[in-house]
Amino acid sequence: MEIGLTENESFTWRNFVRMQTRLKAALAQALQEESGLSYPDYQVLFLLSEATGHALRGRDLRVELQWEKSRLAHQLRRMEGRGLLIRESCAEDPRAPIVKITAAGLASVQAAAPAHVARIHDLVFKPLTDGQAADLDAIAQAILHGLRDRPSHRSATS
Amino acid sequence: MEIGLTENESFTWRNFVRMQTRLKAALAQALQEESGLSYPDYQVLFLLSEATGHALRGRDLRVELQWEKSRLAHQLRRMEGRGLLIRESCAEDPRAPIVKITAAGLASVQAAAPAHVARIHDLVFKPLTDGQAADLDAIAQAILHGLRDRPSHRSATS
DNA sequence: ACGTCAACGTTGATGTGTCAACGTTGACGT
DNA sequence: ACGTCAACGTTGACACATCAACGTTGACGT
Repeated sequence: MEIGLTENESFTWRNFVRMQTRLKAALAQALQEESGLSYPDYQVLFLLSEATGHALRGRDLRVELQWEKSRLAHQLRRMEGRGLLIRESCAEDPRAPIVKITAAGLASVQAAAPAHVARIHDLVFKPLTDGQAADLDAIAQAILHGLRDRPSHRSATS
Repeated sequence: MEIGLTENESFTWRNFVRMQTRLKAALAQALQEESGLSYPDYQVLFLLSEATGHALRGRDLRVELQWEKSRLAHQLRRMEGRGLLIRESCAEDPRAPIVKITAAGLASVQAAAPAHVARIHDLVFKPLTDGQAADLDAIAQAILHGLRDRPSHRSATS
């Protein structure tokens, strides 16, 4: 724990953090302006739109998104209020309401998706050479590997 | 705008997003547990601790952090309530109170800094080769360059 | 002096994210 | 039947972040 950062590392870290912050902000802003969806809205609606029957259990959404229970509950409550989806209690398992995308929600995500994907291309991959894209993949995997075994959120396992 | 992502790019994007999410969460959690500071707390206290006189104008903090006015105001209000800093109105410019770190705030950030920096080393640079660290720097700069001219937040220029 | 404008910062409303605490229900052992 | 337990999801409190609207004050031209 007594090792600090070299000057180069410190500089790289600064750039890295700033890049993440700006990129996230740029993507979220464009999404919001074009379609009125936040990034979390988009993630939820995208999964629902891909699902068979345009519906999923909360549990499946949590697994895909790696979100906490309460985080999903809050997000779904707000989205239901805006008419993007509905939660209908399911007869076979009363404690697991089915989350279903509405026509409005489906229209929103389908309208937003092409431009969103195009922006990822323009802002992330276009500025990089093919080699750098491969480097980025390797770097992301290496750091992820170093983070293995760390829970993404507080473990509730007593 | 009609260009999508290749299969490889899609995979890389997924890893990249997941890595950012997990890394940020890991750093924030450790900071919180060890010192009771959030990441925004740490950023503010670090800048104040480095400043001459252990004090800065709000404006200088905003430039360094690239934060919005209101974001900084809310953050400072909460931190002042916890005794980490004080805002004292300055005689020479009544509309620009001076933000000053307290002894408690200074102690907190000085206690937190070594472990925080060590974690950045362990989680980011240790899993990478020297070449990859250089790649990461180049990638971050390339993407940042592609984001130039985009305001980090809504421009208030009427 | 006076009006206008830009910059300082503040506030309230709302969305996002985390934690702790809770209620419901199905599975399982007794 | 009856506890216990784990998993489902919900709620309330609070921190974080953004936007719109607002007051204050200094600079500048008239």
